[in-house]
Amino acid sequence: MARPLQFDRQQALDAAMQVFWLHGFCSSSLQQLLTAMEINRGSLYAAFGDKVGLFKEVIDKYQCTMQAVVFELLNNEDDPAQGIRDVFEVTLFCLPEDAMALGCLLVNTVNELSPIDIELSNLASAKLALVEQAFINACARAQAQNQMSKAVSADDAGKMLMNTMIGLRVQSRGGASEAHLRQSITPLLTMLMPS
Amino acid sequence: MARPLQFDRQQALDAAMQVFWLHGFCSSSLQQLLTAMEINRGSLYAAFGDKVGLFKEVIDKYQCTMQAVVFELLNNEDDPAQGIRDVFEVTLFCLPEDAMALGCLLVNTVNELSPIDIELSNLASAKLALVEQAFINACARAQAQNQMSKAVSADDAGKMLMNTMIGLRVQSRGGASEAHLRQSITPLLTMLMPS
DNA sequence: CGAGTTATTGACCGACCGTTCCAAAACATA
DNA sequence: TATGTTTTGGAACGGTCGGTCAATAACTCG
Repeated sequence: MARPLQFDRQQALDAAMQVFWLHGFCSSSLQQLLTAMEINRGSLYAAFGDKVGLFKEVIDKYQCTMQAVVFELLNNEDDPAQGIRDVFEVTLFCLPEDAMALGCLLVNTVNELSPIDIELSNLASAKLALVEQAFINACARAQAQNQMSKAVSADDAGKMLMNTMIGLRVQSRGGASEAHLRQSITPLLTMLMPS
Repeated sequence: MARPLQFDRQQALDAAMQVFWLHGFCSSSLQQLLTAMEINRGSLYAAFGDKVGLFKEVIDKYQCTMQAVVFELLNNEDDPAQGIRDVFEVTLFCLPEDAMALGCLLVNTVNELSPIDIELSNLASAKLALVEQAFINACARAQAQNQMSKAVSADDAGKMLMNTMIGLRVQSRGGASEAHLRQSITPLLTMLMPS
């Protein structure tokens, strides 16, 4: 009944994600976003409301694509310990890819916006909390299967792994090499889950 | 021989540090900086060159004040293991203070500028590398005194602690509670250095 | 084909960005 | 007190920011 959208919404969101991922929210200008998305101002405001609206949708999309992989690995029922190792291994393995060297969009967002925009920051924090819970659940299963030392509670172990993962992503954004990052995490994994 | 400076340089740098710490480099506007420093544009450009020059001096000042505490604790010769524990303990203890809830200025800087300003990012990275080395040295001493398991090399242990500390600071900026953070790190410390 | 609806386009808005510049002010020295 | 030097204060610069708006284009349906 009217003129149809002339661009692919998901494709545009992907392009916007790259810009936000690289520069952060504040430092991503409308002009950069429009160029990357290959649309123009009016279309963006008609489709996403404003810059914040676009960002929120990007965050959601990030969860559905990037985070989904993590959840799948951490939900490994047969070998939960291996699931945990895999999450770190995949992160290291994918480092040479451009996207991975940009760190985690959610971590970056929390770090950038926590003191200035509570709403956006909380949006990202909430999604990160889900990952932490997935770590904790995986630890509980690993302990139940005697794959993980019970000297530490599953709750503590999961939080520790989450903290380690955050450090890993921040350091990777900072340009750390794969070898360097591997040193930062393997000892912890072997201590916790002697293979 | 001429008109003397009408403001205290160190005091002005402290004020600028608070602004950069809170908002990051890009999102700190000249106006915010000038207001906080209680000087005006001309004075800032005469004294510091430009925004980047001011930031560099702030980073140096940060190292001389904030990081100095960390180095001192990590250089504990008599009880290196306690020195390591103290660094984490102090970080947690100081969390209620406003400044500590802003994370680490160097970590924030690397995370913000790594993909867009190599020079400033490297400036911060270099200073963080010194902390990592201090961790490694402390681990070597702790192992020599049989305070730390030798199952992991001092190099690996130090890098792991550094990674954990980075995660800790990022999560603290994100608003995590002291209790939450404590859970994220104590198991690692006790596994590494059974007290 | 004509009417109705929505998307696209690009000019335009006021506000703010970092930076420059210069006259006025405040000091040390003669 | 007069001179030289440096800081201070604030107006002004071009550029970019996020956001708005009205005219035009492209489609569906009657």
